[in-house]
Amino acid sequence: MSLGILTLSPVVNSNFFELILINFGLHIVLNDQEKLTLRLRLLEKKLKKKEQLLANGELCKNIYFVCSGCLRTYYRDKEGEEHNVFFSPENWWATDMLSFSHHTPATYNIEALEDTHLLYLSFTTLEQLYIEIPKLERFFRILMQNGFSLFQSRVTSSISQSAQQRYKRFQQQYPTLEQRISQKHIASYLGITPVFLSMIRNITLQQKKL
Amino acid sequence: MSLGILTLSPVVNSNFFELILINFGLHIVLNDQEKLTLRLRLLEKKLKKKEQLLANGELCKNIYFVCSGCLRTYYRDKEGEEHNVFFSPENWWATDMLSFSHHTPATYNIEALEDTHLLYLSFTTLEQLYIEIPKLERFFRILMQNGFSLFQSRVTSSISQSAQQRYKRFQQQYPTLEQRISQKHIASYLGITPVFLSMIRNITLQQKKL
DNA sequence: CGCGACGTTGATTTGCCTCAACGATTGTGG
DNA sequence: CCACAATCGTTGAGGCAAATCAACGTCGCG
Repeated sequence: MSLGILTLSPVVNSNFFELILINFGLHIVLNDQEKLTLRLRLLEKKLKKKEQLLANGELCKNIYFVCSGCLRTYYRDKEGEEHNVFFSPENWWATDMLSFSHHTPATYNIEALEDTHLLYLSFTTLEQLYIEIPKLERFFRILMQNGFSLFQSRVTSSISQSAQQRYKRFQQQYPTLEQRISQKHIASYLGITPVFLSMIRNITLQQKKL
Repeated sequence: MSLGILTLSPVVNSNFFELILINFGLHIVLNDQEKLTLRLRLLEKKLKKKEQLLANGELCKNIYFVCSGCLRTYYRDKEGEEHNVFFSPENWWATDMLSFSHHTPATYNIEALEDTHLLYLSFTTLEQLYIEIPKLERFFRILMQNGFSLFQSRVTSSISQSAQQRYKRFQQQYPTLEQRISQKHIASYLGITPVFLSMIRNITLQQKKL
């Protein structure tokens, strides 16, 4: 917008930039110079509900930080059925990690469940940033470590627990998400049908009445 | 053992050290000084078949690199059933990531499926090494990224595929592991009973005869 | 208002489990 | 080196968890 060379346009929305700084601040400390560098590299994107961010088969060139709203990352099988792999509400990151890091066609699709504001970095920008701000390696190492632990515990849950136990776990782990996301999508996330989730909910309700 | 300040004992077995250098070399380039630093910090451990490396409830203080042999990481549920979460053959890493990184009691157990040789680093040593050799942040970031992708695809598989499809996938992905590991443990990894795996194998055999 | 997507409920089917019995293999102590 | 026990993989009968199919009421949205 502004053409002055001393202004920092195009530059991301201040509130959203604050949000992502807080997120970085969870694992590393950035000085003002580094913050500025980041601010100049971050890109912004808005999605409306049901709008698609990534389609399988494409290259996933970016890694996205969700400032507001919510994304779902899902897999579409040969029969055309969709399976939600995870949800990314505010302050979470989303990408097709394999496509992003290995430059292979994406296996996943990403779509907005609500109107969503994103900040994002392209692969090449991020590689550049790793050089300019080595601390970012640390940040993403820890981010990946935590994601690793999260998916590992999902696997553990899926090989050792019943659907009812998995649902209970989901409720406890993401109480707010349960309110925002339709049962259909939660069922898909849990690996069961909406019909069966409805049954489970009915049963647990009756158990709590006693 | 040796008391000479110029000798490098205790120091790890050369062949094993070469192996782990190759592994680091997959993602980063180390100079001789850095290699030496690493060599002095790495510790060595041998396990006999069925020997336990980690019990749930303990703190997992180390991250292990498998030079030879094979480990299994498993979860024991309230009923006492064991569920294999993953296998670590040569050139793979193993730890209870959550316990290791957050200093919380381990949820997993780790045990040797074969006589196994390990190299390992403690948490504090690794944190020290991140400072001395910042490239290691990059290495472990990529390692975690790949682990993340691997577990994400396991979750995808478990919510979208039948046991038979998951078994086929396992065979294709780890053809050598299938030979080394008992069906009992593979079944546990797939989240099914040994009885049912046996059935699946029988069916697929008959299908291939046609 | 009227349509389509969603959640619920019931009847039936299917994938996978449990239990039990049996050979085959492994491992261990005499 | 053999004998025995223990573990493993296979097979069959029966049971349970979750899927499928279908019908119906409700809600959000054009």
